[in-house]
Amino acid sequence: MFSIQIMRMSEGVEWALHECLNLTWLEPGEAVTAARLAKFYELPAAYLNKQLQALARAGILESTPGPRGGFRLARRPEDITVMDVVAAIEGPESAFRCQELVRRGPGDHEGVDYRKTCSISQTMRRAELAWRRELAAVTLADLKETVETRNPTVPGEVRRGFARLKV
Amino acid sequence: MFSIQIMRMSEGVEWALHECLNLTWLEPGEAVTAARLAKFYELPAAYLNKQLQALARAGILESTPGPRGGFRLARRPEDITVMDVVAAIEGPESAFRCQELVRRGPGDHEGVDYRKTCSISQTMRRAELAWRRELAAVTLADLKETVETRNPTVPGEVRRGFARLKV
DNA sequence: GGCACCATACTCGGATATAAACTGTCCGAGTCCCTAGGG
DNA sequence: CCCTAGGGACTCGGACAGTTTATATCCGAGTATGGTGCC
Repeated sequence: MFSIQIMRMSEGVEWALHECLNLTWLEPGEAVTAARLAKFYELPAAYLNKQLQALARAGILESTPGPRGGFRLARRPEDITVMDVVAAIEGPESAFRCQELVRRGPGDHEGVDYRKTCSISQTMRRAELAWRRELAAVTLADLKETVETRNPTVPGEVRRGFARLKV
Repeated sequence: MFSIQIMRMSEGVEWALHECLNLTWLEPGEAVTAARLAKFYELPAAYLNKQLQALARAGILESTPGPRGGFRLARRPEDITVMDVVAAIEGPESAFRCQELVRRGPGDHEGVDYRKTCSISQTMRRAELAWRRELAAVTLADLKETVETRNPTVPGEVRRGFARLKV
């Protein structure tokens, strides 16, 4: 009743970030199937698979079909930013898309691109740029190091967790 | 096919911002009906009314029923930030809502609030804070002044536009 | 014993249903204005 | 001529459908593997 509508980010973003972070703790070349990744957090496997495919198309993950196949990081953790992952899932477009409302109002609008000149559009774009900059400043390697510092047992738990899971 | 899903802001936000900005150019105490505000940009009147009500609930607009009624700004333009308007339409919650995925993974999670401690959640929250800070730094008065400087004829056009419209 | 071939089981990949949210619309409650009647 | 009461019209406000988007699922195409038969 009070909040008419809420802008929200797909929950798939959180899934993707956690799974990518988990993949940083595997041995180089080792792959994990979508089924195991899903089981790790009790997520719906088929739907998580969809997100993983989006990450693969974006060049963040590599996929191998067949037995002993699965997903692994396509680049070093230092070269994958949080922004990369978010953009892969949420799409490259910005949250605010100027409809050029001003053009539909009175006055002369000959050859003016209000997506660039409209001061409201500029404000929204500047804010979104600040958001992107923050996310682009953090890499998977940063997250990895932070977690390892706070709780050194996590890497081992994750590796053993994947190995132990029965699919 | 390529972009699975896109985080997008409601178009109502753009409507609300433009209409609020237009209201800054009215004489103090003067009110404009939802029908006229809609006609100004050729928007669906009943749906715009919905957004205006949200702005009224948030204390940004004041509404007067009956003849000669309508909407007007409830505060001075200097005291209304772009963030206020966005929050009124999109809701006060953040776009990224931590589901505490980690809690569903292996390990001990006794009495830990991962919405605060999870490094991924922290990163997303920090980015969203930067976004909010940018939007909170711009007021309707700032937008008003920018537009008037670039195009001094706009205020008069808006006033005359509202007066001329036949509903 | 070594090698090549084949059947098999396992994996990803995209096409397909279901649920939720946004968008759009309608009609009723409340309020102000204008008019008409009376003092 | 002024005041007052009533009717009417106009406005917002919240409740009600239609359409797009996100969520969840299933089955088929492709590949490495392991076994088997042949040389």
